[in-house]
Amino acid sequence: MLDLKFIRENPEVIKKAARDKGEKIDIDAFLRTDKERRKLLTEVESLKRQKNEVSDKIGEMMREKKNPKELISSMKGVSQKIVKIEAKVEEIEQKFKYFIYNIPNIPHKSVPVGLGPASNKVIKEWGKMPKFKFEPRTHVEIGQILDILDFGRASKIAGTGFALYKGLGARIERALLNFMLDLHTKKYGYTEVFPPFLVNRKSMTGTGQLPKLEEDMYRLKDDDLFLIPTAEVPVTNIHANEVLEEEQLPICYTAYTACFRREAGSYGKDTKGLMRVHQFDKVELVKFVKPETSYDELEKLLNNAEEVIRALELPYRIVALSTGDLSFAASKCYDIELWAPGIKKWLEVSSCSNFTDFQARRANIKFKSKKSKKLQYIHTLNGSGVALARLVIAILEIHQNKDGSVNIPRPLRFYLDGLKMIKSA
RNA sequence: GGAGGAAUGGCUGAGUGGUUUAAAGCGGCAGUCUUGAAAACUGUUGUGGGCUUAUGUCCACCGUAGGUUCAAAUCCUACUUCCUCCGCCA
Repeated sequence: MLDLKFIRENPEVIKKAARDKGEKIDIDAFLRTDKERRKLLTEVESLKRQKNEVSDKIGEMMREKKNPKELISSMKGVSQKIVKIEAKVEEIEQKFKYFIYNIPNIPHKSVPVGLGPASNKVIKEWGKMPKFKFEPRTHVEIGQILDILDFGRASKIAGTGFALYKGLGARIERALLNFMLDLHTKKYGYTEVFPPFLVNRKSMTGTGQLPKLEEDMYRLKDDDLFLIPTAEVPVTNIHANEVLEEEQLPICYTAYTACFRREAGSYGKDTKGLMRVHQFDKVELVKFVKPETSYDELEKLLNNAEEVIRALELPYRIVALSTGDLSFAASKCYDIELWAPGIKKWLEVSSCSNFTDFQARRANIKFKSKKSKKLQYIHTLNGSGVALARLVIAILEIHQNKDGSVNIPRPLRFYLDGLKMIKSA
């Protein structure tokens, strides 16, 4: 959600932002709705004022033992009028809300303008691309050889798009989670949280997944709860409807959660293996910061996520997303992509975004500024640090050997009783 | 799942249909006094929105959403959360 006054005063900026993001939203229609809404509000409020004044008078007369009969009957009409106009207000308010919740955040000026992925910019590459003296296997093949991934049985249990990790496969998953959480908490000072995996509609709206993306979410209809698509949702909403102290900021959380995505509309895409699954594990980083620091904090956040990958010795690149690829709520976003030599693809394992005050306004998260002594919306950021399923793909495919065995990256050995390599039994 | 109780401003807490314009206290902020501080005293006090160049002014907000009424913090209904107990349960 954007500042209402800002939209009124800068409609051209909003129009350009929406156009650059490829969002279809009729700003002129919104402005007309806004005008109409204000007109009705003025009308209904002056009637309410009248109502309040006359009600006081009636009270006064009753205290003086006078009969306020005439005033009472005259008020009936006014009250009916108020009800009528309020119905109109309610109607226009719905329209107004639809607009205000569907106007996207404005891209930062440093974001490359363009609609397609072609406009994205690779801004950094790290690590050597591996050269194999054999045809590298895919993680699906490796998983089968080592008996650590079982997709067939997973689909028996739950359907396609699910994975069953087995033996060292399951242990590596657990080792990675611990490694990442330890890194972020011990080295970078994030506070670990473990949130609910189910959230209500309000939380989903607060971070911007709703109302736009409802069909992408798993929903429990009896309770109107949603399985979280990312820890961003519960963790950002930790401070919903709160006023934070300036000294508390920045607040930095890291959380492991499973993530659930229906991936509706992407059937037939990346259906094999761990590339696109309905349930995956992720360690998330979330920050609540002072507005003037948010772009610096984004760089730090990105670096924290990169550190995970560097430690695991995986070649990666960083992509600055163009306006068209930016998510609805983001003003700026970097993706971290890993090279998977088996399936020969770049894998997005992290998106680090600055949402400026867009989510804070929806979720109502403020802080009291010491300087101005006023309440101000904080800025929120989040990034994966990092997403597991695809990270496992990269580890298996990059660190594989000719015989199908896989070398365990150093930082994980501590969590695996010193194990250096996974071999087939 | 069942029975009962509760929800009021930053906090404590009064208010059970019309002098409430939400009392009072604490806290916060500003000032007086003081070498400085404390104490004391004085003043001030929330959020969102509309109108207004401004100063201001009006509307809404007493857990949430509806309802009754000329009028609701107050009465009614549903829901949410918390507390006490019962049942079930890893």
